[in-house]
Amino acid sequence: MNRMNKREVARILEQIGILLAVKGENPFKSVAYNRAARVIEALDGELHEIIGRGELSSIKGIGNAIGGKILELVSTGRLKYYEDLRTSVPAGHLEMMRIRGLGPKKIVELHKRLGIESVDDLERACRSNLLLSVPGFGKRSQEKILSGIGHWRKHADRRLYADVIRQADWLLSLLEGRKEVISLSLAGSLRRRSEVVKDIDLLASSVNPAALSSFFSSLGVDEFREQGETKTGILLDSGIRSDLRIVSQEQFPYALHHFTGSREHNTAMRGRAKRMGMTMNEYGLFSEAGPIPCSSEGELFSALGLSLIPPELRENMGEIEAAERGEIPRLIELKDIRGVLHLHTSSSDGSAGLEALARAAGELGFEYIGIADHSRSAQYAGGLSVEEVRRQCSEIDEYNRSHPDFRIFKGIEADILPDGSLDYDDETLALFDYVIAAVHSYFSMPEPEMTGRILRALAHPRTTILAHPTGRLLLDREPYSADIDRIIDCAAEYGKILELNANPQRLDLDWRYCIRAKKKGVRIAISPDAHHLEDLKTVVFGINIARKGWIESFDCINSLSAREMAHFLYSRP
DNA sequence: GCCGTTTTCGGCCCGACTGTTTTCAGTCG
Repeated sequence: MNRMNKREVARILEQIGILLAVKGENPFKSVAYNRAARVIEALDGELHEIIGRGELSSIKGIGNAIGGKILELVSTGRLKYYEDLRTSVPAGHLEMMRIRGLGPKKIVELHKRLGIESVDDLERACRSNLLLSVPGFGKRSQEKILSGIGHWRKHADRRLYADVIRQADWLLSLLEGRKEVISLSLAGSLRRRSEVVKDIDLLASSVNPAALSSFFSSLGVDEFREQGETKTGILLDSGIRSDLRIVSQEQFPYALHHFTGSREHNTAMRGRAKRMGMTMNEYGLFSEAGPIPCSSEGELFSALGLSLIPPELRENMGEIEAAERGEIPRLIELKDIRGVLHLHTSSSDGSAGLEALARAAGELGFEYIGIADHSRSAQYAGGLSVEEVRRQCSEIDEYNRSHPDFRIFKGIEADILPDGSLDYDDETLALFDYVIAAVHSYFSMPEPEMTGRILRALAHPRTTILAHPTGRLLLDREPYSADIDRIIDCAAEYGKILELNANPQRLDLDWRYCIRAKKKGVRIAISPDAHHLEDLKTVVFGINIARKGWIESFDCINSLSAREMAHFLYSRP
């Protein structure tokens, strides 16, 4: 049976949420569907098993109505309510929602008055000055919508963390030098280290907000400039938006927490404050007796009976409950990393040789590296023949003999063939200290086959690590359809390692799955998947995601010393 | 549509900014 999985169910619930918003329904109803989508996606275990145990309606955020729809989806693969909803809303209205400044109300009004059903309709109407005849719209809003369409066409509204953080650091460096700045911080999803972000949120306290705001405003291009008393928004040349909030020094800790988010985390925190007889907003925490002074985020959490929650964890994924119990993990840090295992050399598709990689890794403070070039069936990437494998192994042995202070481990990134076998025979695989198994072909296999394929490779006695477990490319390619929970379970059963590929476009294993892997006792390997010397530094992006995934140093094999790593690898079958 | 330490009905975070208005609605985060 083609059983619908959590991700598919979540996506439909999310779509329903957007459709309801476009229809102008009760906004809380729309929010309820979005929330339910999040809850389902983050669920531990198989959806059909949870249903089987009759536990669906006991999940917080799933009531009778949504629960019934999930049942219909899982048992029939379809949902009449959703299909009806889709036909009742012009397809173009969903697209129009992504244009800045346009929301459900305006879209409905434009549809009613001018029959606008798509972005193209809207653009034509603006160019013919038709919007001026609609109440509530004027010349200025027509211009803004046109710019918004242009911007939407030119830039995706989401970007990779790695691309945006550079620009954020540049902005911060410019602001830091201003004498009117007292405190300054990154906020928003960048501060939470999200893998994909929309804009750059900055927060400052200042002795002269007006001067600071003007300076910041001058850094953007002319259109899209917004300048109020506490908030200034600009559009950078690169098409990235940045908002600077300016508050007083006393307000800074509250504002920092507020603008760091996430929205879900903030909502839960406000709910908690309310239950404790307090209210909170970006300017303070208040009891009936008056404002509660806090000079740092730590004191703010403390006033709510919580230990400090690192920004990375603020996703309302159990961090508030953990902080209440004093059980916030000591998250992994870059300095915990003693070595990395997934590097390519010029023998396959990398650009550097053994010596250069080892030297660069040593300069970053690593004690060891592991070479894992592509295997023979990866011909597009210069995969190594058995002969080349033997030659490389000798080279590495030779290197290790002459460099007692640094260690290179012998590995391979072995392709998982469509039937789940690895593409060297056991004798060849036995030459390596470890094997990273990877899917690089036949991405579009149906889920049962793909899951079986990966499980078989994972169960292979020679497999040590599963590379980039979902195969996603952020903003580009969807994960291949495979049952990640079964893969995590299988890794737990056989004591296998899941890779957290640190390439900024992969960041795979996703942090949400890191949380689940950790719960099952599965360890992860943060790997730069380096093809060039500079790629070694991408480890920091992997650390970010590991931290978001609640990973501590002992959950990550890269915290092993060279000696411990040798022991770990050699004690395997 | 969901939920319950004031609750089974009536809230659901709440403040800033913009544009079109003459006191506010819509959007955003």
